[in-house]
Amino acid sequence: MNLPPRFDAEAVEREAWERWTRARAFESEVDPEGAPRPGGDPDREPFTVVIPPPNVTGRLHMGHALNNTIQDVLVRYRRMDGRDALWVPGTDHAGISTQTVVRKHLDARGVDYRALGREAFIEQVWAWRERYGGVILEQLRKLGASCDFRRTRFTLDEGLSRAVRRVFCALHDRGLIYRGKRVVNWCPVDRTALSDDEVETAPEGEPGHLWSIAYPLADDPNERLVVATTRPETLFGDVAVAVHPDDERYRSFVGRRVRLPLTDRTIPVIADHGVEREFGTGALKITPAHDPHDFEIGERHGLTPRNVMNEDASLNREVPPPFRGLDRFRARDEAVRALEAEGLLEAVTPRRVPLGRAQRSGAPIEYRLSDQWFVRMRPLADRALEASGWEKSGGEWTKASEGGLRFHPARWERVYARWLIGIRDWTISRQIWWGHRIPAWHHRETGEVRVGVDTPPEVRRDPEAWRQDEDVLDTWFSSWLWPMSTLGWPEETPDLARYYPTSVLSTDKGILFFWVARMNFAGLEMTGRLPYRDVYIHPTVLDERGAVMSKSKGNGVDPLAVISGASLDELKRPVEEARPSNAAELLRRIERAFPSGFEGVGADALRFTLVRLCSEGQEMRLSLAKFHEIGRRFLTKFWNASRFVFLSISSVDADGEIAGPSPEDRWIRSRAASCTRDVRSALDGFDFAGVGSVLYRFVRNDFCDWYVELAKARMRTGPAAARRTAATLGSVLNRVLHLLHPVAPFVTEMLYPRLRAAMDARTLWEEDRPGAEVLARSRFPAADAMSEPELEDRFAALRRLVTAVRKLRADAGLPPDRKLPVEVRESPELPGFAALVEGCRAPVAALGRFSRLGTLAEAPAEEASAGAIRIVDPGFVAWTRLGEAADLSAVRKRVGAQRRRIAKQAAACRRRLADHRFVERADPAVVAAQRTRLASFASQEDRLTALAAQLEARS
RNA sequence: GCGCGGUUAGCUCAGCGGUAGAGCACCUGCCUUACACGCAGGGAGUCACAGGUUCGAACCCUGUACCGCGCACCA
Repeated sequence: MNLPPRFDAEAVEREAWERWTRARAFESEVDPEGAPRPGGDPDREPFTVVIPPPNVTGRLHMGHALNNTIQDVLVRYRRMDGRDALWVPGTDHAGISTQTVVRKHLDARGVDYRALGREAFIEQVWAWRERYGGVILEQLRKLGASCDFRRTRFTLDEGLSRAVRRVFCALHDRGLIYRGKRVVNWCPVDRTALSDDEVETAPEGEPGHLWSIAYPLADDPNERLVVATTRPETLFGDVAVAVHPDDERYRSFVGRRVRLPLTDRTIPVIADHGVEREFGTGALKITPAHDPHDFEIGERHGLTPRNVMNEDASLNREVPPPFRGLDRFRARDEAVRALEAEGLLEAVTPRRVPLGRAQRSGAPIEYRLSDQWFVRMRPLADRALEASGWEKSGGEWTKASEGGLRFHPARWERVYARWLIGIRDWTISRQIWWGHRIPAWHHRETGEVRVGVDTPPEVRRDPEAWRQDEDVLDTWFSSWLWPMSTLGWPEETPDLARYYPTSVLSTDKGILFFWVARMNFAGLEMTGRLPYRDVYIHPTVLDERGAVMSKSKGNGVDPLAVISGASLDELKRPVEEARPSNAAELLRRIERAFPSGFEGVGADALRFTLVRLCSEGQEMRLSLAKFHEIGRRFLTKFWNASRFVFLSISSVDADGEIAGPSPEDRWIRSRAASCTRDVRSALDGFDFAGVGSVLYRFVRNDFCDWYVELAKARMRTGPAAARRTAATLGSVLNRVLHLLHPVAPFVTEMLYPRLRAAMDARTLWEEDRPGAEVLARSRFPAADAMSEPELEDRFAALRRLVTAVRKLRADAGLPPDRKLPVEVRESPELPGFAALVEGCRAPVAALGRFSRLGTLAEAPAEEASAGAIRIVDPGFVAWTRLGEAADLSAVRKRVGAQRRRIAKQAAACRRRLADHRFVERADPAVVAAQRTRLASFASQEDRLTALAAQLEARS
């Protein structure tokens, strides 16, 4: 039953999945139909997580890897901790981006999707989904995601589509969805409206100009009103010029008309408070169809908007012939040229202008007046704020009570609340084809509108008279139902009854508003409950230089390459495809760092690395190298330690006597108990980096460096002691397998049955033999009371003793294998230390290479005589003899440094204790602690002084 | 403009009122029968800056600088 010397991640992963699949390990206790699974326990409290559904055409990137690792850690932990864990997987139809992908694919084949027509195009998209739609879910499996794959959902599934229609109608009936002609953000590339959240504006603006254009007065061409604009091409849509009512400069113009340049129209000059006197010339051209602010002013003055653009932002037939059909930027140039020719261009000022761009296409947004559907957000947001314990008084929202939603880290709540407080209506209609078609029908004659989950009766009676709305809904209009709809809502399914509301939502801060806030709205509005209790916001993954990873920069680290490895060419591919400006440099770096490619580290190492780096900051810097440094190193170490445990177990007698626990057995068990407690509290507190570091320290610094090393010697001290040692090794490894499993599920699952069998074969189990067939469903260790802090303190001192002797040997220039005699006497501060030393004398002597290890009640008589060197420590004094060959100069130097350090600390203590203000005001416990420290420093000082003198004397 | 993070060892970060820490990198010595993807040891920091609160500040408060993120935005 010995393990191969090398850890083969791929084989381990394959085996673990076989075991999980056979055991149906990730199926919830209760089936979707409501019946308990075989051997299932419906009394377990549910723990539900819904996956943030990735884009159906997407592939796994590092952000997914991180987020899904975190969810898996949580789900596996709770599943092992006695909860009925259900993790629901699925994908999102991602309207615009999926449509774009397929459209480009058709373009490449020379097919115009519009010519294809709506139905044929949608068929193409479905076909695409059939081919590529499962990729990301398969990739999640590679990660180890313990989803209940039976419940995999897609936002366009029939049930989920029905949920969308149901919500649309419900909100419409409640007056929370309305249709209206509004100025919306328009993407001329995708030819659709977008919500405010889908528009990005560079904080510093983008390079542009401010043009000052003269509008001659209609009644007196010699008088001119000069307006300022950054978008001259929109002047064709002008319906007025507005000035501030109190602006003395323009008072005489109000009520008159100006001639609109380049056209034969005249437009009125109006007065409106919405004009900023200081900006530009103080006269504002009003283009209601192409600017939201102008639209408001136009409404106030009863002006009729003029739409002058086509869907692709070229100028339409409303403009004079020379400009018709021109793209907006061409039109801008042409308009400026024409204005200049007419002598109407007063000034051009280069200027950074705020420019919105469509998040997906990157194209500059155009404002466009159009009929759209909106969700009235204010009532929904108010309700969500109240559900979080916020209260409104005097127009101000303040946090008043706990509320039903907890953010981790907590600071995100305020960001969330701020957005809710300033919320605006949500544009939900999209002029694309791929998505949920709006369940509204318009009467061809009367313009009446009917909505319905199913086709309304009137429409069925007279289908010719009605047409269904052409638009589809924003993708988020289905995603916001995800926690409900995946569980069957609006049907009263057993799943919905049992698993909703869900427990935790883990996601990226980037979709806090898009998704999290809206899910809360939908949950509260439709079920009266928040869809989850905890929201965890994970850090954003950055590259090693702190830039956000993105396809277009080619700086992403591919999780699958991390798991399975990649050749040099494969590593270079993303950069070559993205062709960023620093491509050459990036390629050089890759070549330098991984000349022969990257060796895969396996999913466990990937996960461990991500967990280890997942701290409360909002960023996580990553590079390929980190996965070697952190994950692979640790997992290799763990693998080898496991090998040692298996070797040890198989080397002992199958039965026979077993010795009682030695001090180091009790110590490592105590440490294991402390580690268990710490891992649990870190997991409970969403402190993933903490989970990683607690496990790392225990496995490496306690188990490998000390217990295993001591065990080596102890294995040779007779069959009964060997059996005891093997039993402890196996038992502690078993504990580690459990604690580590949520983070590194594959290797732990693979080792689990082997350890059980090995221990069984040698009859070494005690009360902790695990019964479950798979580790994934075994019991997570309890934070039991086995920890012995005083023993841990004494053991820490023992470690310092061994280290001190090693240092001394190195300082003195003695060979590492030179054995030294050591005598030790405990200090009053650390009672029981001598007993501990005696209790594990042989293995400690072997570990530290001591020729003997004695304990003394008093200082040795010969201490004053030549040859003995003291080791000074707060917990003990020890002596050794270095022999003739020793070079004492380095020893002297170190003793000098130690003296200075102790003296400094002692002085600080004395200063503090001499200050009556400290003694009077500080916590008495702190004062007492200072006194104790001072006593310890003082005695160490004395001993070090004596030692220094003694070393001097010997030179 | 408003808000939120960050600034601690060469690098990546932890620590968040009472002895400045880890990993990597670096230096020295070791192929010691789990592991050289290793072991043992070592050096390395005015905790961004300036004030304040406190007996005591890396930690709390105020301000400044720089980096990052978000929201809003005057045509």
